[in-house]
Amino acid sequence: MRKPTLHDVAAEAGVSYATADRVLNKRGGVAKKSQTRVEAAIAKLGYQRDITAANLSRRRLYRFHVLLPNAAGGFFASLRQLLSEQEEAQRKARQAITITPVPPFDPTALALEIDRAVGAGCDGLCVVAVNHPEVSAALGRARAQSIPVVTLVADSAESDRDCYVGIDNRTAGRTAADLILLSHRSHAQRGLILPVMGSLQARDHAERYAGFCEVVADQMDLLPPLETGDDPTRLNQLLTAALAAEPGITGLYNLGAGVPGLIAALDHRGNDNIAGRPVVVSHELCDATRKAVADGLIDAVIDQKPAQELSQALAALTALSDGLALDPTAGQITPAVHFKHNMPPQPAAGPNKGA
Amino acid sequence: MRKPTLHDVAAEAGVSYATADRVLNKRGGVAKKSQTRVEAAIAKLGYQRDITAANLSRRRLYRFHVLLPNAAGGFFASLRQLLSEQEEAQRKARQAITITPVPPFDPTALALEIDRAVGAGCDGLCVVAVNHPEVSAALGRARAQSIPVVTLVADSAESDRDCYVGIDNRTAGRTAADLILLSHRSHAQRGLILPVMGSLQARDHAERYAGFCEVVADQMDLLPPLETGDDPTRLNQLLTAALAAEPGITGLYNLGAGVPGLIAALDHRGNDNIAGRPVVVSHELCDATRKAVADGLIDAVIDQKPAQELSQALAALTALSDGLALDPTAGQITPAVHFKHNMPPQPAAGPNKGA
DNA sequence: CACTAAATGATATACGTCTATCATTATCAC
DNA sequence: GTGATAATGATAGACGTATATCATTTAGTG
Repeated sequence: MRKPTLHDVAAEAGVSYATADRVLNKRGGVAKKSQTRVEAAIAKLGYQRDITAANLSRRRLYRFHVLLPNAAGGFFASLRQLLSEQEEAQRKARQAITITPVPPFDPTALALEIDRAVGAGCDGLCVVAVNHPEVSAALGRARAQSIPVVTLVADSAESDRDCYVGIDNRTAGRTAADLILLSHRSHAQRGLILPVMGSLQARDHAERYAGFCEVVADQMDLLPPLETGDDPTRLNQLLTAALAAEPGITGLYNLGAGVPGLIAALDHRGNDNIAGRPVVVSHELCDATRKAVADGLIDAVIDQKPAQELSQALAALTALSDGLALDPTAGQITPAVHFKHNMPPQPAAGPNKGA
Repeated sequence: MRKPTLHDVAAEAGVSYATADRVLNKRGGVAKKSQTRVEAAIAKLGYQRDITAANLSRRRLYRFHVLLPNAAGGFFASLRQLLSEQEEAQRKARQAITITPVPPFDPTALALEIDRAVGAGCDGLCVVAVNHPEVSAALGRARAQSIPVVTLVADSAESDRDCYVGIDNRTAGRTAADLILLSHRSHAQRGLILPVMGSLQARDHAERYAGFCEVVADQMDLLPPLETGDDPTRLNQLLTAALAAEPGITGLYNLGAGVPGLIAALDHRGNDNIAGRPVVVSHELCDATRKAVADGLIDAVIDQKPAQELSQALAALTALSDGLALDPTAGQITPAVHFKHNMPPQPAAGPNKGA
């Protein structure tokens, strides 16, 4: 028995195709009685509209807007790069992606661009969230027009979006903690750990930090975190000072960006005995972290796999536009953990500097 | 300017739609000259067949056969479970999946089922490979009929299949090695490591083992591997004996199945000081490994994310059936690394015992 | 040139849905 | 019962492709 069509549904309900269609597409002007009969027929036959046929008929084009921080270089530059590489695949999937650069950490600018995208006509929004009432309000306006919203990398309040695609940052922080615990397994004395972060204001940093502390707190001594504003120079200065002030540091968790500054500070110390230097765990796989791992300056890198995030975000938007229910695992990304000897080959495409 | 259609191609080439269609679908009976003109038009316009329209017209149904080892319980049981859970999604994607249980490690049986699937009519094969000439031959027969072949979890020779979906086992072994190195970072004495495996015959085990040794070899002492045949009882016996014979063991890499036996052997020793017991790294996230990690008997688990593997395998088969070029990262799965504090929530579905 | 075979064109139908139009029927108030 | 309104049915054309049929043109052979 083949899949039931809308014609089958109409027949089963004892109404005409036109009426079945009116019900299915909520065009109104249908008597309660007919409505119920059609719905019953749909349920009975397990009818599911053939979306490809519908898309063909409608000449559907998914117009998605992706708003990405326009930071030069670093993680988001590579995201933009990846996104433009996927263009071909998108065309095939009837997707027209508009990439809009947005100043980072600027709620007003982000809200403005969201409104602009909505105004320009758009079937889905993908946004790196900044937690702020203005942004929430703008996302609310988009969703009020039933435009699906997906947050990428950094989440917003659950009520602001349909789906978050990215890693669970709290768990990522806990992973970092586990790695550091593992490295301290046979330590004689209690570990002394220094967290290095961009800003406690940034939600992803705050969550990583929280997850990290949860695990480490009662087993090791934690120094207050360095807040670097993700600026390599600042990071270098602060870290150099901290390492000098606290020669007993046994572990370092860099949960933000500015890796080059981290490396400068670590490198600067020279290579005394490796066993003596602190274990270093950092985030994001990029040229800087790859090299640092190869050189033995960083021990482990937690990567959120941006390419996978992007394709999942677009898939989620498509599903949402089609009115499908997302399965609960839709946006979950399990981060990868990389060490010196399991580095994946450098992707062919353009390099992605910094972090 | 909208996407060009085959009508546009025909017009551009100055031939009728019928001729353009004859070229596109290789129906033959076309003069060389027309052929070239159509091909030129396709290239010039960048024409790409709308697969959804084609599928609609053809009433296409992707009939995929998935041959899975029928081992009771363990990894493959959970794979079968996952696959049947995905049924709904498959129907939507016009996929009809036939799951065929196959005796594990039995080349003749596997080859037979491959031939049977091909005979029954099939648009794609997904196979957990067993390296053997009989299997290669059967896969060759399938591919000779241009049936796409995807190997899952365990690869075959590159020439036997179109795509391998799974983790890179050599790299997974290297990851395990890195984890053990990390845990030995501040060890005073040189580590003494015991690998535990199912069989050196199994290609995935052999590869993990090889990758592991590559990294560990010159930094630690390696005991000869325990070959357990993936039998928990045997594993328990062998491991108990080995631990008794070599009290100096500092690390353990379990790269095969039979986790319950591993746990029995470790548990049996009682909890002397944790810092003193060997670090344990194992594969596959399942009830047994979850519990062992929670109890502190296993330190790290490398998981190959079977759910993701399955959906990628089916996606690859679909793409291959459509005659699309696979992008090189199509089948690559980055394994997840789990510790005590970053365990993902237990999935809702039925439990998955053993490993 | 005639005759055959090969190549091409023209056209129709189908896939399952969407959208629109127009005619018909049922329903209600008065 | 009349007229207005709401609900329904019937139907046609479109989306881009696949497939088949049949008529027509072109090329090749002797």
